[in-house]
Amino acid sequence: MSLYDKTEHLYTLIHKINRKLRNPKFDSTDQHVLPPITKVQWWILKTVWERKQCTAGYLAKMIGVRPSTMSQMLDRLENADFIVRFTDAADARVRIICLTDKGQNIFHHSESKFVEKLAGPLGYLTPEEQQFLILLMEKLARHFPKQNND
Amino acid sequence: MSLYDKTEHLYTLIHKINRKLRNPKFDSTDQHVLPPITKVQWWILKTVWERKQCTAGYLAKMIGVRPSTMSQMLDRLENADFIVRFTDAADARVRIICLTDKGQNIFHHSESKFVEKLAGPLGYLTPEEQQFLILLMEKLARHFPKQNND
DNA sequence: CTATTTTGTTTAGTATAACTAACTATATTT
DNA sequence: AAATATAGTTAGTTATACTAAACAAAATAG
Repeated sequence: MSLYDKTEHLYTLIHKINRKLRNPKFDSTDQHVLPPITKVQWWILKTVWERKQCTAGYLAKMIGVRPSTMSQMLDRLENADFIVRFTDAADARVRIICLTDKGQNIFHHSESKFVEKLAGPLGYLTPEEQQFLILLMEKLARHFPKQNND
Repeated sequence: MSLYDKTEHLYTLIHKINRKLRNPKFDSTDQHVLPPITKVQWWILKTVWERKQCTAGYLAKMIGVRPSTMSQMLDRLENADFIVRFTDAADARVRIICLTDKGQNIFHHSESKFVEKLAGPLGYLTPEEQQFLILLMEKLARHFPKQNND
């Protein structure tokens, strides 16, 4: 199998696995009582949660979208009462994003919901295989041209 | 590191790598002359190409979307002259999808464009690591609850 | 053999995610 | 003080998803 074929095969595998991990919002087999958030929304909440607070621009860089996209994503999250925005005292251009109580709540509840989808299949690998898979994926991720400083 | 933490970490890695492989259409660093198609569109063309022809319903199952979603995706691809739809002679409800010459062309040209994004980073792994990564990803993919028969 | 149900696809309406381009407001530099 | 750069927002567009409702054709049931 040529390198190109290998690459294509792996590309296919990543694509397929990722689709299996997709938004529960768009997943009819998943009927939950919790207000549904999408994977990217969860990602934003996670990013804010990890730093307690951060700017809109930082979020855009971390998530890998344009500031305009982030602005509208934040509109939706603010509308849903998951985050609050306020102006930085030091620089009035900058908007500081924080989680509300509701936002923290939904984040923690959704987290398991998202990660669980992967937990089952991963359980079929031996601990050694799991460890090695993570190692290889880390190595792979490291070598992508980085646009966001992570 | 607990199993949950491992799972979450892997989830993060898959998420990030997948975002790096995203639609060139939404990627400002990628300026191409070729008419841009999205990853999912490429996936649809690929699926049709592999069987020469198939039904709309089959495509929906393979891609993992509702028939209504597929119908609209096919509208766009048909509008762009990448596919043609015609009615099955044996069962007038069924729509057969085929690639046009233009569709085959764009598929082949886009394929490398998509796969290339992965080729670079994958090149940093040794051939053994590449092989093992594919093996582990295959094993992982196998154990997802299958909704589409692939 | 008509009447009902199931199947395959489409249409309509909605929401999210992503983009570019143009704009506003504040900071920084010249 | 004027010009430029930075941080975010707004407006407009496209693609991807969904549900619900419709439609036509095929399959089944009484």
